[in-house]
Amino acid sequence: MKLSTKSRYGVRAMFDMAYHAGNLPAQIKDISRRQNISPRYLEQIFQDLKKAGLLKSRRGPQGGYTLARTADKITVKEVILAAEGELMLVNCIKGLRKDGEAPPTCEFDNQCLTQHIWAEGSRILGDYFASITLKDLCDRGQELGLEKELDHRFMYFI
Amino acid sequence: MKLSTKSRYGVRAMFDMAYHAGNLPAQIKDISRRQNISPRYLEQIFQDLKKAGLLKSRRGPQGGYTLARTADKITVKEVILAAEGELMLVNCIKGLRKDGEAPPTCEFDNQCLTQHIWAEGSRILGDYFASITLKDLCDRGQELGLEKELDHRFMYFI
DNA sequence: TTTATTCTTGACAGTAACAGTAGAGATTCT
DNA sequence: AGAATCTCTACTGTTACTGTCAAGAATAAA
Repeated sequence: MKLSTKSRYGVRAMFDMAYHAGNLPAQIKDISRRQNISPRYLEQIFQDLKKAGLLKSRRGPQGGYTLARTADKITVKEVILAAEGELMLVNCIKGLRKDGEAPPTCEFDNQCLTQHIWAEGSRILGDYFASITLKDLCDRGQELGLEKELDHRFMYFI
Repeated sequence: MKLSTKSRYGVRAMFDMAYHAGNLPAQIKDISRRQNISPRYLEQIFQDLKKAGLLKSRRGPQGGYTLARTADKITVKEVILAAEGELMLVNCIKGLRKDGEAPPTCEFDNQCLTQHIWAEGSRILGDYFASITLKDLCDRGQELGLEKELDHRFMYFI
C-alpha cells in the first residue's frame, strides 16, 4: 500500500518547479539535481505529467518545462493521478482510469461488503490530496525558510 | 498504491467469521470455501492475524479459529495493520511498524515538505478504517440480506 | 546553415514484493 | 491409536517497480 516513486518524485518535482520558477522554462537537469532524482527517470515522469496536461515543454537551448497552469490551480491529486495512473486502493472497484480501460470485475461484485470500504477510503484520500495545491506547498516552503535557488542562467546578466 | 491481497482477504475472512459465527471455532476450509480464498494462503494470513492478537486458535478435531474479541471491538484498521504490517503511504515517515523496526531515513528528512502530506494522508486513511468495526460490516450484510450459512457441523444434531 | 542543447520515444533489465504452493510437524479430540 | 486441525518454514513463479540506455526530433543561437 505504498505510493510509487513516480508519484512522490512527481510531486517533489512539480513543487520544485513552482518554488524555483523563473522566467525561463525549468530544465530536467536542474530539477533532478535539486531534488536528487535520476534525470533519465525524471524524464519519464515528466512525459506522464505532460500527457496529463500539467506541463508544457519546449525543446532546444533554453528549453525545458513549464507548469501548464499557475501553482494555485494544480493539486497534489492531479499530479498523483497523472503519475500513478489512478487513485484506487484496490483494483476491483469502478473508478476513473487514466486510459479509460475497464476495471477488472470482482467475483462478488455487488455482494461484496468490503468493496464499499475500499472505494470510500480511496475517495477520502483523493479528497485530501485534492485539497492541497502546489501553491500551498510553496507557502509552506517559504515559512520554513527553504532557500530559493536563483536561476543560474540569469547570473550572466547581473 | 494498492492494498495487498493479504489485507483484502484478511478483512473478508474476519467478516466471514463474525457473520457466520456459531458456537464452534471457524475452520479454514469453511471460510476459504465461502470467500473463495486459497486455504493454504489463508492459513498464512491467519497466522499474522493471530500474532496480532485478533484471533485465537485451537487445534485438533472441532478446532479452528475464533475472534479474540467481539465483533464490535475489532476494527478494519487493526486487521489491515496486522496483515499489511503497517499503514503508511510511503516508507520515509515515522510510524508504528508491526515489528518495531526503524523506518528508513529520508535524505531530506525534516526539510521535506511532501513528507507531511504523506503522513497526514496515511493518518486520515487510518482513521477512516479505524471507524469501521466488523460489527458494522455484519449489520450491513444483514441489511443486504446476505445469507448466513448454518454451520454444517450442527446439522447432525437437528 | 551549422551546431549545441534539450525534450521525445521506445526498448531493455535488474530487483523486490506479491501471491500462492508445499511438506513435515505439533496438538487435540474421539 | 488415529484422524482432524492448526503451525512453521521454505520454496517458487509472476508481476510491477525502478530505473538505464540509445537514437531521434525540434529549437535557438552563432
